[in-house]
Amino acid sequence: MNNLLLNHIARHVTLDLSEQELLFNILILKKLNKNQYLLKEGDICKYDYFVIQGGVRQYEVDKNGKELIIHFGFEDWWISDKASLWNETPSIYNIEALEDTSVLQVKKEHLEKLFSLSPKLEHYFHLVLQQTFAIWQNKILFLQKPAEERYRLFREMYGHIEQRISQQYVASYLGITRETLSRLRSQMFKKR
Amino acid sequence: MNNLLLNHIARHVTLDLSEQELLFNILILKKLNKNQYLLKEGDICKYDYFVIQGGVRQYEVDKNGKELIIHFGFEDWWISDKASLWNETPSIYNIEALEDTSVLQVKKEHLEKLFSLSPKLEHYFHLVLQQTFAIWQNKILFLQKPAEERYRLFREMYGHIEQRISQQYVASYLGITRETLSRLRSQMFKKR
DNA sequence: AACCCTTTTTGATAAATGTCACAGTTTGCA
DNA sequence: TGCAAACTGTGACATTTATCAAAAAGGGTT
Repeated sequence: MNNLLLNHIARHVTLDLSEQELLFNILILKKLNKNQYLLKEGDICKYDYFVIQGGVRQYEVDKNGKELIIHFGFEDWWISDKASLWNETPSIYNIEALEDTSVLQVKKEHLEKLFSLSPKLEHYFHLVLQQTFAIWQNKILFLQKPAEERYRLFREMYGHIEQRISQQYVASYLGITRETLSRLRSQMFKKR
Repeated sequence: MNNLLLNHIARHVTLDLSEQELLFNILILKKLNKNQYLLKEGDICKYDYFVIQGGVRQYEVDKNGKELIIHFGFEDWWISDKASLWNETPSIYNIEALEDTSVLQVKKEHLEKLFSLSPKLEHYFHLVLQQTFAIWQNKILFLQKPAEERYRLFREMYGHIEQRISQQYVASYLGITRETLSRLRSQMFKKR
């Protein structure tokens, strides 16, 4: 069950047994039902989460009450509100399970202690953040492109999980309305 | 001249003298004239840069030849294409000086060696990346808002340097045309 | 001051996307 | 199996923003 995380780590650094132990001592398995929350707007994010099964969406509710999804987290992803986690400020995000989901959770303070005990593990988290950063950087470019291209790019990146996400959530992630996505799709699939 | 960097570091970690020396041995001061490039599209980004004077813009050229600015870097900022730097892939970005600019440059390999020698310095870079990440995360939300609100938010964040950036670049950063920004401004300043 | 070059503003029009209302479709569950 | 609730599709229309063209305003240099 934790093999997913061990493999993920092994792709970046080689831990010795004592380090593995250090890490696994602070991990807690958490199970969520569909529509349960990992984080609610206004709370301070206290944990980093690694998704081992299922999926979540991370979204903001804007002042008109509209939900803007900024990120999905599926198997093999670390997810949290980094800004809230590291600065201990109230989060503007909600993180909600899209399906029944299992995550490994690790508390911020434990993570900090971990980093001071094992530079290699800090290195791992640093590498993961670099990767995550690159993905988010892409999303910025992506949002400046026309709707159809965004949807194409989305399918390139997330095609393998598209059917696990309802269309309205895909639309929200793309930054368009569900109507626009619906029209886009019927056009695209008519063409060929 | 390097005090800016020392202060920046001191806000995050406390280095001992040997670590300071390690770091300063691998820093190179680089001066750029206005319109010179730190990075060109297609090249692999080999350095991380810390701006000590002046400012740069980081932009993509899309397939229609339009420039999309995704980030500015002014004094006290680390800038580079992280994706290209860490994955050694060709960059899609250009980084160009907006004015005469001085940066401290550090080579990727030196940085990696540095991290293995000094966990504290890796910790510093990790913290900086966390901060940078939070800012970019904000930009994603920001791009989903209407043009006027984007401009307001921009002024909140970058008000102190707005007059150092030409309006067309501000518009490009906001993801709108210069005409739209111009109209936006005349409206906003008429109102009050 | 006169010139050139770049940037900004303005107007007319077009294109993309949003909004609202409602119909059709799917899904889960009693 | 059938019903209610949630999701998706479609049409008419509104709004936002882009595009193109040209005029006005700035800035730097001689």
